[in-house]
Amino acid sequence: MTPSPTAAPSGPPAPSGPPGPGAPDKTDLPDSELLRLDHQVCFSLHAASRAFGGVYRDALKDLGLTYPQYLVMLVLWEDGPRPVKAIGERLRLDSGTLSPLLKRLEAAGLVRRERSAADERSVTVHLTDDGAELRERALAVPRRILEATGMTVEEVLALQGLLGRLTGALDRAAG
Amino acid sequence: MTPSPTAAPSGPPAPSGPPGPGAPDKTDLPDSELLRLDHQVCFSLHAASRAFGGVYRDALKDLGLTYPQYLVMLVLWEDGPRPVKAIGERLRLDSGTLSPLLKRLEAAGLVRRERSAADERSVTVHLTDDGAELRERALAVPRRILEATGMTVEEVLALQGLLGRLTGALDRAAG
DNA sequence: CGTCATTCAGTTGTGCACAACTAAATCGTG
DNA sequence: CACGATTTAGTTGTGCACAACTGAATGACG
Repeated sequence: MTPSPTAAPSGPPAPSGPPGPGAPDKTDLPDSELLRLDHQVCFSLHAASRAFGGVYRDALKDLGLTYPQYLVMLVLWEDGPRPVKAIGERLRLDSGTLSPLLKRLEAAGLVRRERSAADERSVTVHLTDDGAELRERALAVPRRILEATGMTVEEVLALQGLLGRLTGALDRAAG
Repeated sequence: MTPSPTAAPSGPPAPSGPPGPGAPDKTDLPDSELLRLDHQVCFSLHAASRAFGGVYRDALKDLGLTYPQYLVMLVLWEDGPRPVKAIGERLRLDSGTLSPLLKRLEAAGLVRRERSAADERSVTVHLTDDGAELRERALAVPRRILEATGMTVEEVLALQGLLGRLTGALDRAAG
């Protein structure tokens, strides 16, 4: 497939140590090495995310859902009717993404949107009967995903923890 | 910002052991538990990918590059002139994504596209002088990213390995 | 040589991500 | 009560991901 999937040359970068002092952390790699590493890492994450997307796409095709639509349905199945704002906070999505997505879910007959009487700015998203029933069919999806990862539940949980820490750090760094 | 950034409840899912025998692997969790777990995991990956995207967006703003454009430039900086097909294989991107992206890089004066004389179907992507010079400024990016992750180089390498295994398994499962 | 399958880049259409903005409703404070 | 700031959904515009398709060039085979 790929000409050099994990082309991590075992040869260490620059034999001549740069003027860095005796720092225990290896953050004093030469910039060019870091650039190469960056290539590997951001490619890895990008590729993993897209590979996951592909597997979900297959698994969700029967349900007629996309991956982000599935995320929204998971929130509604677990939490019940929620305002758009709450769904956005849960999934880190803003109205620019959610508004058209919810419109498509509504057009598919899975959800209903209602202006709140108490606060006319807010729109509460409800499941329709069809939307609620879809959960039964969705129950088969996670096992397919788990099998596709080739990981155990424990490994998945460990990965999830790692990703959680990472996301927290990145969010903190990016404001 | 977010109300539940790393909502990873330390309590394992089902304290009450389901009727599973002494299986070491926990793939016999009830479906509803797997659905909840799936919520956590796919959300985690999605969120991590987008958080990374945000940090790269900041770091690359100065260079006038998006994250996928940066990936393409990394390939060209490392490998030199490459046909579109080779770039796509390296990054797992098809022509539907690459063609407009490369057009934008060309409009920005960073690359040049030339029909191959030997095979008129193929288009070889070259760096312009500006594109080659941009590498100097890009050298500062990876360190910013590494700092944002709050991880050591070793941890990043471990994560990369984990993601690589995962992507391999997912690609195998999805064909 | 002629035909057909394959390869390669590009185009079209749908959907998501995100920035920047709009518009309406609500709230706080004077 | 009046007025300005904030909150909430929605819209617009740019860019990426991917499926499905087009069209030209190439290669294989009879």
